[in-house]
Amino acid sequence: MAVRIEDVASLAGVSMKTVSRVLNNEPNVRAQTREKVQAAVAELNYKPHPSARSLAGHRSYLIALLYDNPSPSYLMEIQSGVLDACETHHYGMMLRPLNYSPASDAEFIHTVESLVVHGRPDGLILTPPITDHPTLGKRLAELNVPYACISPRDWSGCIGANLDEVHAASEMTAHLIALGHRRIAHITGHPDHGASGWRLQGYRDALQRAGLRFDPNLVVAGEFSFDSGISAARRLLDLKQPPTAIFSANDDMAAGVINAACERGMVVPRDLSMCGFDDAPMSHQIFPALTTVRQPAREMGCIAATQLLRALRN
Amino acid sequence: MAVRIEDVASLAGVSMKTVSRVLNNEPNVRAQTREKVQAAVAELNYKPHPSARSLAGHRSYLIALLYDNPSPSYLMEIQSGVLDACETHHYGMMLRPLNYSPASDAEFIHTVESLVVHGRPDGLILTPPITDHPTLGKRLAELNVPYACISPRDWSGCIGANLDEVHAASEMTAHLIALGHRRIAHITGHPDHGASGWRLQGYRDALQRAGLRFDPNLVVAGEFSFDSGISAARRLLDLKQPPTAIFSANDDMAAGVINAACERGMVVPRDLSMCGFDDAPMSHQIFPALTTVRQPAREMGCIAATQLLRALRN
DNA sequence: ATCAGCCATGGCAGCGCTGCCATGCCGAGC
DNA sequence: GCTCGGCATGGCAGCGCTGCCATGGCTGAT
Repeated sequence: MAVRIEDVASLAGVSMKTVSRVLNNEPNVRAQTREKVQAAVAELNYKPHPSARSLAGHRSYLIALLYDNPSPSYLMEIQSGVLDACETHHYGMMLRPLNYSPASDAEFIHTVESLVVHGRPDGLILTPPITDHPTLGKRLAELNVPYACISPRDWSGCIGANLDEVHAASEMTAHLIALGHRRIAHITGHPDHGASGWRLQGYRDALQRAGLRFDPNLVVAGEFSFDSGISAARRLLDLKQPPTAIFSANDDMAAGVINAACERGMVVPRDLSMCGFDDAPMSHQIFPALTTVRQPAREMGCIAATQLLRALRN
Repeated sequence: MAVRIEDVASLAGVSMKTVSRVLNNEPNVRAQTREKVQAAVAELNYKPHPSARSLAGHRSYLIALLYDNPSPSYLMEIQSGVLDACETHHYGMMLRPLNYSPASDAEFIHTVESLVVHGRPDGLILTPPITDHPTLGKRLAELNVPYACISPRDWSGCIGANLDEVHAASEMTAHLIALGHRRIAHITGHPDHGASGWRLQGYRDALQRAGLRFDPNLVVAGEFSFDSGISAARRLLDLKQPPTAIFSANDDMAAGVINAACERGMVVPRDLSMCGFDDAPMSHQIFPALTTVRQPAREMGCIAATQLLRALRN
């Protein structure tokens, strides 16, 4: 049942060490020998024992995905992408839900350090909003743990993946302008997320490009949650001159707005045009379906993991 | 940086082996010695090296979560629960997305076998609909791999967690009856899921208990997807005598029904009462919010994992 | 007093692999 | 012809732990 490297070696007529070299893509193996070994590996359906590899090789062949994000659909997408990349590189993925609040910052950092020391991942993948933690990146660099970021606020000097959110948000706003709207409101995201700033910036860019005046009264603060969308909507709809369209920084809040509007008997999109950001599954399930910006989360997870794994090979 | 069992042993003044015994909760250690060791472990903040433990101990300290379920919110909940249980038992969790279709059954079984042989998890957790696979359980028993099931169709002779779905569905239907409805329709779930049968059964039970006639025309087949909810709704609303309430076997389909109803200008719940099953986050975000049955997925994940881990200790 | 039997503990091989170093071969340069 | 360097390969220790067996002390029955 359990095939070991020794079995492969004797079948291929080489030493264990040569098999190991082939498996790890090391140089200095004759092409012919390499093929012989690969044939033996295939014949025996051999895969190296992860623990033995890890123990002898001084690495875990594991990367950890750190998250603190309330959106299950976003996380599952990221996860699938990371898992895909891991599969092709024969790595494993460990999951690490985290709770960050500025109040317990020291504890947060300690949790991550303990993960690094005890779980021994070879690298980390940070997802928003953890990417935007003020000091985590520095600490990880000190600990000498490679990491990749997905959509960090500041991606200078850090590998990973990100979407041009400013551009995407500006396109979405331009879409509303093209529909003829002139009073377009924006509900911002949680202030700790880098994405909130970008999406606001995209909104402002589009207004400016269209020659529309930026009206601070039409921008209200949300927190990315459904409930914060509801309160933001109430404030906007109570204005003396309410907006005819609202661009919400994510879909959850957009759903909140639609709820609030429906409660007042308004009909979307006749009385109010609405759009969101994220392409959450829910955005297609509410009525009317939301116009939204697709975040290619799965692809981003895959790209970030691939970059991290490449960096690990250094 | 790296604390080893040897360091703990010398600090506690005992042998490595005794430390190992304490860490693994083995018997035959004096209480006093145990405490000394535990103090040393705490002082050095020692955690055993997973790979070394696994290599020497002939097990991976890993359980695998197998899934093939389109609902990210359900999966994330299960995952969190399993992760919680793993944490307290110092186990790791590996994730295994799968694709099952009856057409590629042999391939499916082969994928699982390969996971078991190469990933070497100590046990598996099966989630619906994989739990309801006709032969997987038998094969796993042959391979001697312990597994736990979450909401399996048939839980005789299998550990895990499940909800009394028949009862829950009957309560939900009874709720609609209590509101005065007499023509209550049901949209069933995907036929391959055990849950579909139970929820239908609960619906029938409640009708019978209330002395209402079961009308086959009011039961239409869905597949748990949003789109299947839309088509089912169209069929029901086109009936000569359409229902005044619909109990959908899950929330996604219920959202589809609400969409279809809104498109026809119907107002929910004035013109149609609607309820679902799952307590998906989306169910609170659509308008009007759905009445739905909460599935304690996280708790079930935790219970199933705990049971599996207990069985692993045998 | 003697000894079986149990308990607490220690010693050590070895899990399956890789890192490091040794070896042997071949061709180029003198 | 001899040396030297580089390539292909092998040998072996050892990663950090646990399984197995040995050991020695203590208890209670004889």
